[in-house]
Amino acid sequence: MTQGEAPPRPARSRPTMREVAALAGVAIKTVSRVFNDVPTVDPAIVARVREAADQLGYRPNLTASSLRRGDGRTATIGMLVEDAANPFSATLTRTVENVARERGVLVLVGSLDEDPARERELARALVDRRVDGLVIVPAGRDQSYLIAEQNTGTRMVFVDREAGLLDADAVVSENRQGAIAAVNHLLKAGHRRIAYLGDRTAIPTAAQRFDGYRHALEVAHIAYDDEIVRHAGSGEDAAVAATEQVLSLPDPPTALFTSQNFVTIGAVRALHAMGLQHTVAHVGFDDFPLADLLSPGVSVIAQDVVQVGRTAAEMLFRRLDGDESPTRTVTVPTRLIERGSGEIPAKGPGND
Amino acid sequence: MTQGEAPPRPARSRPTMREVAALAGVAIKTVSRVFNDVPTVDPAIVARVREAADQLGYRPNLTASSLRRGDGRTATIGMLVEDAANPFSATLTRTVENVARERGVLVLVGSLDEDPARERELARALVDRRVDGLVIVPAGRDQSYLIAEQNTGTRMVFVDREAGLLDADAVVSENRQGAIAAVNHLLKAGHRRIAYLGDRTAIPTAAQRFDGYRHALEVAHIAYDDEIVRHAGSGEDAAVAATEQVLSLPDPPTALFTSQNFVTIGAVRALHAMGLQHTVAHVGFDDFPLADLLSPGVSVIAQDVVQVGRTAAEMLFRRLDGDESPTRTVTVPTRLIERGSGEIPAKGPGND
DNA sequence: CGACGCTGAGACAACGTTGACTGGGCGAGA
DNA sequence: TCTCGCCCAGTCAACGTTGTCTCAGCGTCG
Repeated sequence: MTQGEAPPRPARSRPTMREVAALAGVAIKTVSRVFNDVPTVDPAIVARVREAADQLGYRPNLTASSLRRGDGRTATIGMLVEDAANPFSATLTRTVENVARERGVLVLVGSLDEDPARERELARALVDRRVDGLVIVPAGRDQSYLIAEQNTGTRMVFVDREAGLLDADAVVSENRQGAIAAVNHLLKAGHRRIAYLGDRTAIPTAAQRFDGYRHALEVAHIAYDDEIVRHAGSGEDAAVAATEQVLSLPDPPTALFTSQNFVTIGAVRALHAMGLQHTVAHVGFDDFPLADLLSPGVSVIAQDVVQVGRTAAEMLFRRLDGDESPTRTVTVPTRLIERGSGEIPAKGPGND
Repeated sequence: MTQGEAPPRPARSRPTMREVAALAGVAIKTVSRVFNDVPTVDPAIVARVREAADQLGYRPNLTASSLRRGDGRTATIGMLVEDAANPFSATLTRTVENVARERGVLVLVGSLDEDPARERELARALVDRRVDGLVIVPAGRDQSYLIAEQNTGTRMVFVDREAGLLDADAVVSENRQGAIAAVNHLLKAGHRRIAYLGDRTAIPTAAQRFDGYRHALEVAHIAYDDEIVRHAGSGEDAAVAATEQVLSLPDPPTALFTSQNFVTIGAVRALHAMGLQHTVAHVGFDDFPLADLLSPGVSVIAQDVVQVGRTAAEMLFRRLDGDESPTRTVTVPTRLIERGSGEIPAKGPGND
């Protein structure tokens, strides 16, 4: 901890166009024109104004500008994700930021922690700041509270999950199909007893993935057994416990399908702790960093997060550019990545 | 891809206080008072105003409010990080968001990608939106361009690296000491030939960690050998290549110190690819998820990112609350986490 | 019973900017 | 040479809100 020097905080108030105008000897409006690159201003005056502005350290006030301006645009969008710190949300945020950046638009970020009340609260906070649009990974199942905002011109795109009770654009991953692909992959390796470990079914994506799991079993004529099905919630610890329980059953599964990032990691942890990582097959939904470096590598159904984020951002900006076509839900495909854990056969050579 | 229904976009403009006032039969100022919880308003009138507001779907316009208001606060702060998608930045963002949230403040996020030009550009974009304060992980070494903003009342705290040519608060990790601890740990396991793999020394934290490495060797009376020192840049691929080169030398190191997240992961990848992960000792700077699940687990010098972020946010808000004390740099301690890779002894039993 | 103070709501201007309009000066055409 | 029109800078008001001031009404106290 080092000490700094004097505290010279004049707290001088920020210069305005008025002061720049006075120093340059022109009208305020002329300064405005210069900063808006209006071409009909005499180059000599432009130079004089810019010099005055630099000298004063003038920076235009975008909030005042957007207030007066016809379109009322703030060049800011809002982004509500589950948790800014988790890799999925972080990648999504960065992707949206990239698209926004090309248009000089900044991104306000908020984390919802799967709390619908917080979703409403933060959405309102964003609306109160008059963001031009919203990108939302919804926590709740009812977004009707946004109808009024939609009607007054706030554009919005939902990501990962569709909006409930609201007609809005959405970009989602192929959850059901992805889950089916995961289970089929395990079936192909000879497994007949495949456990499902997932998030609470209150979360739409979890419900869809669970649905895919059941469907794939049904098609394969395998009876559903809720002994080996756990909806543990998204905590890693809960997933560890659920995995250990399921694997300790008298008739344990020979394969696991985990339907969410943290659940997958929890399951991997449990498998390693029990020394079963090379015995029990495992496919997870959602890729994660270093999955390939573990031993065995963890096979996953990977979502194309970048594609999801980019699509959502592009849809939003198309709306902001005046697109009035009917709302759409775009589904982004998932992809199976084989890394070893999902290819462990049902019975080891020489085993029962 | 499903089709939505009709496109009912009246694009009706948003209701204002004026309309609420008209509907409630009161003056605009009274509506203002109601929404600012001024206690001297008749409860009956409050009810009438709130009802009118709800009926119209009125939401206060914070940009107009902050324009007129005395303090000019926007209840928004700006956060500039290296890359919103990387775990360090993401955790930092989330932590700052948490502190801001308690005060009803929202966070604008921007990624700099280690580009000083982009830093200036984004900092200006934030200032133009009149954020109340800035939290910056600087990309460049010269922040003097912010002096004007500082003088006009924009508060700022630097994170991970101190500001250059600017007197400002900062929160940094114990980079040099951490590096020394890492090297000492390897020395204790008997290693005398310890490679350094790090980011470009243009990045201050990398320079400090490198400095710690050299210092620790010097104290141990080990000659510095730049054959086993690589400043690879932060790309994972570059780190893989550098690691492979160093380990392919005629006289290869018996231990690695990697001074940054991605470099560490690249080195792990290379060690695994060469089958040396149980032979060559390795300590990385900066923790990463799943480091404990690898085999061997990767020993690291962990930064307390949450502590760093929280401290920075709290310093910023203290400034915003009027703290005028001299600027400070707070150093947050790092911590060695032993997981196996750093404890591999210099010579395997029966070797050499 | 009158004056005074207090309570609570409204009128007005202003925050920093830009849209709409105005007006002066100059060149071109008659 | 005079007029018309154009070009460019300036004046004014307004965006949605709040700080300051005013004022009506009522209760209280002498």
